Amino acid sequence: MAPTKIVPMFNPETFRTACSNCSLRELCLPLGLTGDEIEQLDMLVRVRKQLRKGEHVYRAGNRFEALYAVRSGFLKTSLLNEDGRDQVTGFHMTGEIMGLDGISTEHHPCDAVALEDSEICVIPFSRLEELSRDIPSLQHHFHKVMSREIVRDQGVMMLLGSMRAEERVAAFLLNLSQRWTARGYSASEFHLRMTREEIGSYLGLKLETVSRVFSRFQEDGLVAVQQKHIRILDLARLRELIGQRC
Amino acid sequence: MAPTKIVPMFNPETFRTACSNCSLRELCLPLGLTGDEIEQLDMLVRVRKQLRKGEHVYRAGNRFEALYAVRSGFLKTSLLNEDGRDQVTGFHMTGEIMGLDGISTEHHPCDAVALEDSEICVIPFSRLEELSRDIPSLQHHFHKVMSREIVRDQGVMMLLGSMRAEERVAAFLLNLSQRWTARGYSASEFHLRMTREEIGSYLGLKLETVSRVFSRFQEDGLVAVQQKHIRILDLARLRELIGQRC
DNA sequence: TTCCGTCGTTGATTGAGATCAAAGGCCCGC
DNA sequence: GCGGGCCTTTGATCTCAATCAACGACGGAA
Repeated sequence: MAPTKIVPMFNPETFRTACSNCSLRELCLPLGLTGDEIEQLDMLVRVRKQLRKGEHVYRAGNRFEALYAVRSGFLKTSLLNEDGRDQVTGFHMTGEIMGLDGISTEHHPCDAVALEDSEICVIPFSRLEELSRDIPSLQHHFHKVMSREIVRDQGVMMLLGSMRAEERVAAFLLNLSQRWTARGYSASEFHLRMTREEIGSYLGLKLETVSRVFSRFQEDGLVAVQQKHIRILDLARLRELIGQRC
Repeated sequence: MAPTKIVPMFNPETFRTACSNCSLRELCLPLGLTGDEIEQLDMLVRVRKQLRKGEHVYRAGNRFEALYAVRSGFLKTSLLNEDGRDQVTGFHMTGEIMGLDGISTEHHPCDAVALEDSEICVIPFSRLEELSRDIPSLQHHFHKVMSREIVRDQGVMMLLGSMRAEERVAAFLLNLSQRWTARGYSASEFHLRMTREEIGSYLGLKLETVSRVFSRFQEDGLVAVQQKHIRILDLARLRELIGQRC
């Protein structure tokens, strides 16, 4: 699993990479490409970066140059508004693409920070555009990735606009569970990489409320919470919780 | 920075379905294209549809085939969730592109309805993808359009996640004002095409709350409200309202 | 190990917005 | 012009989550 280093003089955390050898093919950008096409992608996605917990991938205001695919680890993106408070806009795990929101203004509107030691692939955007002109399936898949991001954001809008605290937390846990499942991990047991405050920010709740809802869920036998460790005990009832509004 | 430009386009007698003759060039998909390239777009965007108030452009579940550019009028998109309540996800005016959220699943996740008599241009999506392979500037502009949608949604997430009722309504009014301005209309006086309930749904508030906030703004001399007719009296103070939390 | 800072939990109280309720206004079709 | 339905406003009350506050737990540094 040890990647080979290149040009350490430039950035010691930079490694060589190859989509064709990457186990995320089915999750990430290469989805649906032929072996031949993936090799072309390889030439584009050359740089991989390792990030320590707390390190930034990019900061709000940085010039947009590239997209970033999460290879391992866990990150958040957050938007800082005028009055100093920041809103977490997303949590990102293996195989997900970050930075799409920077295309429109050519500057990143938000911060992206690693919540644990992580590894990301750098995808120079103008080269991705070039390549996707030659590979229709890449082009189409990229459009789907962007569209999926829009759908995801709309789901959050719905959550924030019309759900009560318990429903929001339930939806959040189910979403994480489903994403871990898609990556071959347990659907019912995982570590939260983020603090209660970050969950709250994402869900439009205060950290105390998140904590209280966790406690209530625990009392009701829906989950077992121990700090950042979560075990979902009753997936069905959690699902009901978001289905049946009043 | 839009100087007065768009005035003649609303002449009801102009009916050419051609981007090259369309006064929305600067607002819509053709932005940044050469005359030659726009002519190629013309061949793609052939169909224009007129919609009566209340008619659907598409419905949730419909197969995704095309994007839709608003040529005139005003529309909303709304997401229906399992328990029957719908969340307005956006309001759409002249020059804006609808349907981007359908690309990912190849089905429209939401409904799109005209809130007044409207006219839309049908943009067959697979042909747009083809054409954007040949015209890099179209490709890039399209990516910007999608990205802008993501940024817009994140703005709404921030609004829903961290603003109080008055701030939300203020942000909403300022947003409309700014969008009308960009289209050459008055920044301070306009008709709301949607009901209080639709505003509330979009802002995560109940219709009564929206109404109360309008009344309070009126008392405070910020706006003059008369049913659906809005006049912004103090833009600066409205702006302050969203800047300074608490 | 101990100390300290961050993170999480829990309780008491407050407050913004939801809910319930009623009445008035506007628009559209007849 | 009239009637009915929808939209809007306003008041009274309730409720859920925010706020304020204190303490406890964990993890990293010395």
